[in-house]
Amino acid sequence: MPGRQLVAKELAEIFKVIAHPDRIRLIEELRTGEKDVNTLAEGLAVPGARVSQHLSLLRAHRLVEERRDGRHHFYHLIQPEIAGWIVDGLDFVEVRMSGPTRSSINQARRLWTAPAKPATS
Amino acid sequence: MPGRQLVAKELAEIFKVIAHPDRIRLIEELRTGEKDVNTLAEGLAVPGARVSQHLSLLRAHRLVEERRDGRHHFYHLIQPEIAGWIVDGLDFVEVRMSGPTRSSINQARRLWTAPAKPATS
DNA sequence: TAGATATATGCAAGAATTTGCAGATATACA
DNA sequence: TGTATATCTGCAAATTCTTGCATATATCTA
Repeated sequence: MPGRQLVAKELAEIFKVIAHPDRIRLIEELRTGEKDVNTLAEGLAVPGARVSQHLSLLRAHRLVEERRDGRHHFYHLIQPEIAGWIVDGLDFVEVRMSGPTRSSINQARRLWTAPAKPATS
Repeated sequence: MPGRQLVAKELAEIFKVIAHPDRIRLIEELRTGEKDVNTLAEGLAVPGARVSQHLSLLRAHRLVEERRDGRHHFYHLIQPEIAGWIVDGLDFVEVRMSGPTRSSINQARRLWTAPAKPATS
């Protein structure tokens, strides 16, 4: 297979792994550091089993890594910069959205870009 | 639906649209300017009908726009910066690849990043 | 050891994608 | 008008994803 086709395939793979609302929110949750499965599940209001499955997919593709401490499994981004890169994709979402949604987008952009952990809006 | 969830959903949507090897190559082909369907199909060695379908998806999501001239349909990126953003994603592919593939990646990165149209490798 | 807590995994049903192929359109040209 | 070219659309089969639910595993605590 020609090189470019191969590379396009790998890239598509990564895009597919990220292309799920839960997984995107997971990655953004992990933006500022490690969290355990339960905390993530509560934060996203998604059943723990599902979070676990998403994490295992992300792990299989080496986007996150696990650290176990007792019965808690803490996950963290291997390359934290990925969170910012994903948020950058909003530039290509915004153009086709209505006003109200747009403001949500900018809010999310700020939240997912802030350095630490300001007010939760 | 809470704002962040909505935004994550929109982002996931865009990722899904991009997450296909053919579509990624199409976008990179259009990086330097408009091309017609037939040219694209030849360049990618993919049946024209399929290219047409991919383009119609990209069009539906407002990533490309069409210009007709006689029986030719020329497509171009609405936001050409998207091509570079996609290539940036290679940073998160590279880490998990073997040496040989890695060199293909860097080759593709250079090709898909070059300003004009140098030697085709 | 028994019971509770935290995660992971397997499976089946349903939904969405991908792909090839067969038409349908529209334009150009003889 | 008839034919070739360029592109699009519709359909069905194969494949892949998503999701809920049940169950397995590991750890902690009484």
